[in-house]
Amino acid sequence: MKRKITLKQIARELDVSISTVSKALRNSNEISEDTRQKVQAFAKLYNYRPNNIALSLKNRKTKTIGILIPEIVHHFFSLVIMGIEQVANQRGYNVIIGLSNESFDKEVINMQMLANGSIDGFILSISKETLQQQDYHHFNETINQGMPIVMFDRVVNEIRCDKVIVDDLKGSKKAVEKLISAGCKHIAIITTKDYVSVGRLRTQGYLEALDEHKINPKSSLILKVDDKLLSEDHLDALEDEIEQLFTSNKRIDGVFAVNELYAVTAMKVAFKLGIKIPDDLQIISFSDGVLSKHATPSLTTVSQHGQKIGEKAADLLIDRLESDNEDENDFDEENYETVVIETELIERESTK
Amino acid sequence: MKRKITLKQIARELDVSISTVSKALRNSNEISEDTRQKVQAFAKLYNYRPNNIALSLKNRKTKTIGILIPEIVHHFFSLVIMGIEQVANQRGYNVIIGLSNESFDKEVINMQMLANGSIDGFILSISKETLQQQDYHHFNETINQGMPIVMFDRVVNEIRCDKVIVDDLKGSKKAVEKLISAGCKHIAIITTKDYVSVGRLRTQGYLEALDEHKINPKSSLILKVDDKLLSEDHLDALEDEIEQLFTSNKRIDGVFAVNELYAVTAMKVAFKLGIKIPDDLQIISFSDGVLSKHATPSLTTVSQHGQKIGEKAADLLIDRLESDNEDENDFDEENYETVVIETELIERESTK
DNA sequence: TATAGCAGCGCAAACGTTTTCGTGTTGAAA
DNA sequence: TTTCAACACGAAAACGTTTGCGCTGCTATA
Repeated sequence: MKRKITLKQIARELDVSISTVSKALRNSNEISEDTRQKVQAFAKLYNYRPNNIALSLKNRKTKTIGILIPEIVHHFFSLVIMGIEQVANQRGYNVIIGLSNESFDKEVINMQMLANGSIDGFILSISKETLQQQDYHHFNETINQGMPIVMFDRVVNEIRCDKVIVDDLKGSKKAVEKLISAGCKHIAIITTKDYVSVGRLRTQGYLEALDEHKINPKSSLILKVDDKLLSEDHLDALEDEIEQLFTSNKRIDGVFAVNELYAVTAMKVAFKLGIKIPDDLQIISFSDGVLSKHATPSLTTVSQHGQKIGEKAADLLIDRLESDNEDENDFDEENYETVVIETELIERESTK
Repeated sequence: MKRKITLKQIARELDVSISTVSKALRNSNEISEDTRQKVQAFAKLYNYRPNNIALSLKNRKTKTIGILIPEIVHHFFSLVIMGIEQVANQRGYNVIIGLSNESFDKEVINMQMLANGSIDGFILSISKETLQQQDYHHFNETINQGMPIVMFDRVVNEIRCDKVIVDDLKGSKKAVEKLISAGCKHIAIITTKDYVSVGRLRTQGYLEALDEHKINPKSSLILKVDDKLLSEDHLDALEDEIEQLFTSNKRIDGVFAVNELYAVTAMKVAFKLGIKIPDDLQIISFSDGVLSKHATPSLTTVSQHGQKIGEKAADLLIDRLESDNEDENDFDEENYETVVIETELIERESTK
């Protein structure tokens, strides 16, 4: 139960000053070869490691990145974390995680907890509640205190920070175009209500793709599911809505779902109704996750490259952190970047 | 771009000493009502918050928990994190995350990085490589430095720390018994090679269940898949092995898979072979994840209650952290706990 | 021999807190 | 008028580092 050893203790044991020990360990040439070796040997013996907290206090930087996301039990977000962690670790940073659970209050509390010295900067994705309330004061306050933020996926333009996003519109377009080129004539979309920004953008991509191929959108083919049905407890209601969509539009031969859950549920309903995939009906989903890959038949999806998003976000943040150090003078430029990570269509068995 | 305000700045502005400001903010009655209000008003105006790092240094505790897990893109582990985070937050702690990627070296490095003052204690699950090498010195060193550890799921008994585990054996038994009572006579198991401890335990549960029902285990019904096939890239090989199992043992009417991936792959193969689930073949999987719930048909599973595991682990760790403070004298007792979280059989469509 | 130069080391400040222990002022009691 | 407590506040140490600068001896040069 011996505490970690400190410079002070080494100094006392070796009967030198604290500064001598510190310099000896850092190989300063102010210190004689003799003392240096003695100190280093002793330090190694007792497995000395500098205390991170003390270093953080002295350097006014923690070498720690705060991640703030709506939920963690989610394939996409965990991929992003993995990407962040990888880059961060490699560049000498740790990551500390806060979950908002899609709640505005928890998001604010979490930011305040972390912004008081615990971290050097944030990487975050905005909670749904915050998006609905459109109250972004906590982001602005944090930025005004000199703490950089990088937002990903769910972003708002008015915040002055770097952003990493997915081209929802283009990705959706790609998906729908794939359905069209695979011969689908009556393509339905299963999407969310419009206040969810990614849902809106993906719907827009669907519409644009149809438009560019001179296909008239039919409102009966657009199913806007209430967001609440995403919570796993309302699967039955979701199934019912989709079943109704299918039975009242018998000619549907293609479905674009804005997320995996909608897609596999649609497959389930199709299976129940005896609709063959991909022969009678082709399906593409946004978000490439574990469900798509292992569904039967496996799902063609639009991959968002979550890990790449995380890596890019971490690089952006750390770049800014480390450049801020060198010269504080580029703050008038305020050249914030918005990086778009290209989506990729991954073709599997649910399309022809 | 104004820095965060400090006690010193408030003191200077208000022309009082730093200690006065500190006391005023903490409502010390050493300070006159007058000054107190003045200071508090000023602090509120400038949105003063004490610097966490300085507090950590002073108090020699960070109010931060380190989580060290093999991977994060994994339903079970993210559930555990969620549980930890919830309890931690509620009890005033933050969580910092390290990923070992199943690598011994990364595990060691990560521990060293975090153990140097950044955190008060660890919650971890051991990487596969570490389990294979059976080299646990880094855990022991950390514990010897006075930093408590709580292990979950993948644990080793010889380490002196609290543990939270799942009763793999009993859970597996429950699953196989369910198959037996549902009328299965020829039950196969798809499991891992024995060096993976949970695989071994689950296999053992399978054997015990058979034994207790006077069923002779047949080695041809025990498929021990090489662990490498779990990586998503070797799905084909996995499918082949399972297909061979099915075709060379036509009488199989029940399958117990030790993880979701094996289970859904088995379902996929069954579907291909025209085997009806659950009529011709019933399947139960260990680990209740997102795949099981949304597969068609949905899978009956043994749930490990990952979130509960996380919650319990966090409570154990924080309890120890906060009791260590009060009296340092219970270290001779060394009463480490091993909590078993009961599994639960979740019945869905893959069984009768 | 006097002095400059240099090697080798220690002092002290700083990062931002909290807290113990003074210290000076006031008012009232003796 | 003296004494003493209560009150209000400040000084300083401590947590563990790093680092600029000053100080001490010694050696080498003039």
